Amino acid sequence: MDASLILDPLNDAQRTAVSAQAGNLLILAGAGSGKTRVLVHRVAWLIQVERVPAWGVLAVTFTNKAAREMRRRIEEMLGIPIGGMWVGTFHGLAHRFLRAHWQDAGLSQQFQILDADDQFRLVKRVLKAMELDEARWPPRQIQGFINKQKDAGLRPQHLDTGVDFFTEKMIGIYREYESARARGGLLDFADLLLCSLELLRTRPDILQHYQRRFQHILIDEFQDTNAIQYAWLRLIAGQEGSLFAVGDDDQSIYGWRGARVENIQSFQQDYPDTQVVRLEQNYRSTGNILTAANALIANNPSRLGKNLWTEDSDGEPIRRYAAFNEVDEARFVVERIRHFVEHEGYRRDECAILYRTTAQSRLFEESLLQARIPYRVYGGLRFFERAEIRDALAYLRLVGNPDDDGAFERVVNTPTRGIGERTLELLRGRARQSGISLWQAALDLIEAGELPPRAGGAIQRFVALIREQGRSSLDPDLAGITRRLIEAVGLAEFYRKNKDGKGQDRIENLDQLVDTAARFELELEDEEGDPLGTFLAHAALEAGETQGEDLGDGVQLMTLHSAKGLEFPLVFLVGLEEGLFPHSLSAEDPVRLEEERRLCYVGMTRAMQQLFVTHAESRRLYGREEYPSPSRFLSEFPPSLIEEVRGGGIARRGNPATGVWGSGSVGSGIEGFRLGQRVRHPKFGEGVVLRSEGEGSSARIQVNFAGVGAKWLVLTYARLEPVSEHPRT
DNA sequence: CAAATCGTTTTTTTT
DNA sequence: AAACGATTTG
Repeated sequence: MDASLILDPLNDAQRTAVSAQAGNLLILAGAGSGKTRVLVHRVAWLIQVERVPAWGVLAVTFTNKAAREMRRRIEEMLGIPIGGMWVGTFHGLAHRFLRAHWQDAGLSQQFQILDADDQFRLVKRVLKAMELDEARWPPRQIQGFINKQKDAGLRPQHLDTGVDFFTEKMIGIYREYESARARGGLLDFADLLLCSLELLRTRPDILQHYQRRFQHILIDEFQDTNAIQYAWLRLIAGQEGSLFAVGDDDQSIYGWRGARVENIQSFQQDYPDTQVVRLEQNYRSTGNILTAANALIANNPSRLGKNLWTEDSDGEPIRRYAAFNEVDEARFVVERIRHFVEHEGYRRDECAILYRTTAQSRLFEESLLQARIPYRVYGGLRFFERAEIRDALAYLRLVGNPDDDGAFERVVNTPTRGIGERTLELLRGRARQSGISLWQAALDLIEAGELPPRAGGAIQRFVALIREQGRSSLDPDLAGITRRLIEAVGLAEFYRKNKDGKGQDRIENLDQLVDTAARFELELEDEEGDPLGTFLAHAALEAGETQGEDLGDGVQLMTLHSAKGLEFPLVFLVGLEEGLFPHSLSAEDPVRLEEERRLCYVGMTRAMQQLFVTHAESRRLYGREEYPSPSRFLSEFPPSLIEEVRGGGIARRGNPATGVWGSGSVGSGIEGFRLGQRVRHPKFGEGVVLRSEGEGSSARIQVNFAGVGAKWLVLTYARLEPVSEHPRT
């Protein structure tokens, strides 16, 4: 076929990678160096030039978004549907694999997936059953422990119990969790991968089939793979298959959930014949942005080393704004965005606000709302994670599999139908002692007449209700089932009456669930298997977009993590403060600190034309007023590339202490100090004016001094001098 | 048994 | 500050 069409748009390094002969390749691809493009072109090359059949290609990504994007671009390039090619996320593909081999893997045919929240609840139930105190055995921590083991490929029986009492107990809980999970016919996220791996390990025949089939395996974001994922890849590749791994150690930001950057080094050791290609030319950002990002990341000792460069001009300096508090920060950002949109011809969706933690989005949303600028928030609560949706899904799960205890507990009494804690305790007791599900326990107890009449009646009605729905669940009309279920079970009624102001929203979401089911049905048409189960798996694996795309042109708000892989002409990187970014939970540990720095690097390299970085001198955090110092990352940028911005419209700043919009200068007749202004005190050194109160001789101002913290000073006594601006270290 | 209140805890990122 | 859980009240 036409090789030139595939190779011409590429630079030398990209071309080398795309047209390499079969064999193992490691592409170290810097931010904005055309990583996805290389992957897509490689696939096209394999198919059109090397004549590899589509079903011989396996392409794995990490997120659903990336998978969709890759599939779309491959299809666009090839001009035909993707056919038998496997393109998807690790979890998605593993799920597909297990559905096909459920028998071999010893799973129930309608096994369901436990998402993070389900898993958390299950851990809690296990703890309760074991009569352990949650204060002493925090469920979050247990969940973390379990996932860590699983991500490393370790089942309870692989663990050494003899270490200490604590570990022994943890392993005990892990064991209980596993049996409860298996009893319910459930797999958690890690199980999807682990079970696939175990199946491939124990069944050479199956392994061989896949090894023969997938001669070419491409991996995106290789630095994010964990131990099992890497093992899985190696296994499928076997001796014959070619691995094409694309990654960037500087963008490894998922260490906390088991990702192992070391896999990049391991790869080179495990496959000594590996050809390494570096993509260092950046097509995204200006010179200044790249220089700053390079300088920042150079502070990480453990990296493979790489320097991005561009043919682009230096561009604008990086602009840094020191807000005096978080409200001012939001105001500044929104003001700038408005300016760019109104006067410089930017579209709103070309502007992105990136932050470290989800909670930070709220202030920006409020500011945008006030300014009547449309926006779109990514992350946060996703569609399938909403309470009402989870309720409805739990019903669906229960209908498909009454032994699903998690679903049972969630909905037996939602909406309330007179089944309270006491009754549930009876059920749990029976379930525990007979080793059966809550559903079975309910049936037993009814049969034995061992329930108090009132509770017994309620349980009986509940059982009948679920059975009733179960009867209709065989037909493939997903949307119909869902709609009927929501009505029959009383959820619709429940939320309609529910008067917390969100009832209407919830009803709308439930309606939307029906729509989603209908659309899913259409996509499903050609596939076999039970539609309900597939739908539920879909809900767990793809929690769905946070907001519909229908909002069109809006400012984009997201966490740094979800910004990976995206780019924006205008980027506002906000909240660059010690404690927030780097986050206080990571600041102590050098390894995690490096990851925070990479996160910052990721954020910076999202910017194409202009980058703004902001921090606040004071911030309300966890209900307290904090006075964080500027992030150490700020001082790692080359000072010559930074331009300090004095907030436009200082005169209109609100005084957060009084809520009054004032002139912003303090004390009448006294040399005015602006909020946010830098001042020097003979004893405390340099600081920043945070707020003021009072007038004349009683006027006080609060100043945040580096090292000393925030102090209230009486203006007439404190010998404060204004300091001319210069960037702090 | 359900609803309301009170006190407590928890604050990162997500397939 | 908000969300959660335990406790008390109806």
